[in-house]
Amino acid sequence: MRSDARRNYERILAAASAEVAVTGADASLEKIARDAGVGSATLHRHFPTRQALLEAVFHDRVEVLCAQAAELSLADWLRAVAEYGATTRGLAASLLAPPAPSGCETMLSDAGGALLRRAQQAGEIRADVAIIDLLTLVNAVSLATQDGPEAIRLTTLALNGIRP
Amino acid sequence: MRSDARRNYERILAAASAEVAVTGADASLEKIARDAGVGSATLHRHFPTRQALLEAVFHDRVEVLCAQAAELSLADWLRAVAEYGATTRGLAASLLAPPAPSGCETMLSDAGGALLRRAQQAGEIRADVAIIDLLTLVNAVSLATQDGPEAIRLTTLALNGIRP
DNA sequence: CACTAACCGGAGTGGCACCCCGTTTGTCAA
DNA sequence: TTGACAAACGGGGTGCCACTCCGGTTAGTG
Repeated sequence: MRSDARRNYERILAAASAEVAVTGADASLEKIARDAGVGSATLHRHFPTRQALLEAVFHDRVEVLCAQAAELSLADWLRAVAEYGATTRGLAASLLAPPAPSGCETMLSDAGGALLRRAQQAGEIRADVAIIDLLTLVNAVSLATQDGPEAIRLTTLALNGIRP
Repeated sequence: MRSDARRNYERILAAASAEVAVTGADASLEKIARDAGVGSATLHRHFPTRQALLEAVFHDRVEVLCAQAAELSLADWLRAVAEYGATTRGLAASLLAPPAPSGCETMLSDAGGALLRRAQQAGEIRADVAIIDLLTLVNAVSLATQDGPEAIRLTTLALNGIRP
């Protein structure tokens, strides 16, 4: 990778982070390119799809989230995912959109999968749920409660059920 | 309302129903107008916002759903809502987007609210949930599982909780 | 039948995603 | 240091979109 290419890549990523934080997952790619000081063609060359750009934007933070799986209970970790998803514009939407074969979704599945397996072996969690079910549920809640303080409450509700 | 205005209104609604069923909540309004044989200005005059058009498209079906609240248990009714939301392109997205003051959301709240109150008085449901929580949850699941067969399973999971 | 308010729709504006291709630039070997 | 070439760039083009303006048309009324 040539030095100017790497420089532009970083600039685009920085501009995208800022813009996505304000506008969400459907931010204008043109504006991101403009803010980054590159032509729109350059943006499209580095990130062939909008999804690819979003994955890059969220990658680091998702990694942190995955690392926390080692220190939290399953329920607490899911709540952490919900909170981050709800407060980070565009993340939930980008996670739900496509089953990207090797992206943030996979990282979360791996981290949460281990956590879930342990909890199931300890008999704390029913055996008929998969990690993908829980992540889908949590992301759905994050998406629905975007910017609201309800994400954690609703996640907890979904994990506990509606019976007394 | 003049007769030609009413006629165009109906045509637009029909075209919109067809298009939204295929494309989803972000269908092209231009194409809808074209299919309906009217100018785009006419569409915008009758439906000032995209949301207004979607509300009109889904209104009848949501009414049916509300009527079913009289014959079903709360859980079954929520599953019906989930199923309809997941199989009807664009509905879940349009219900979650804005807290429209007097639209489909309100109809569902009213119908479900009565159902919930009864269930809570019977002690079947915890007292600290509101109907809006449950609808948000169900719509979130519908949105996340768009076109998938998982909507009902995940809804049931969320209602029952994750413990054995 | 004439008149007017309601209604219509084509054309215009500004924005967007995405791509083509002539031009520039980094790199490396001579 | 210099030359050559692949790699990367970006302006400009295309086609689509939402939304609005305004001159022309039509339905209904007396």
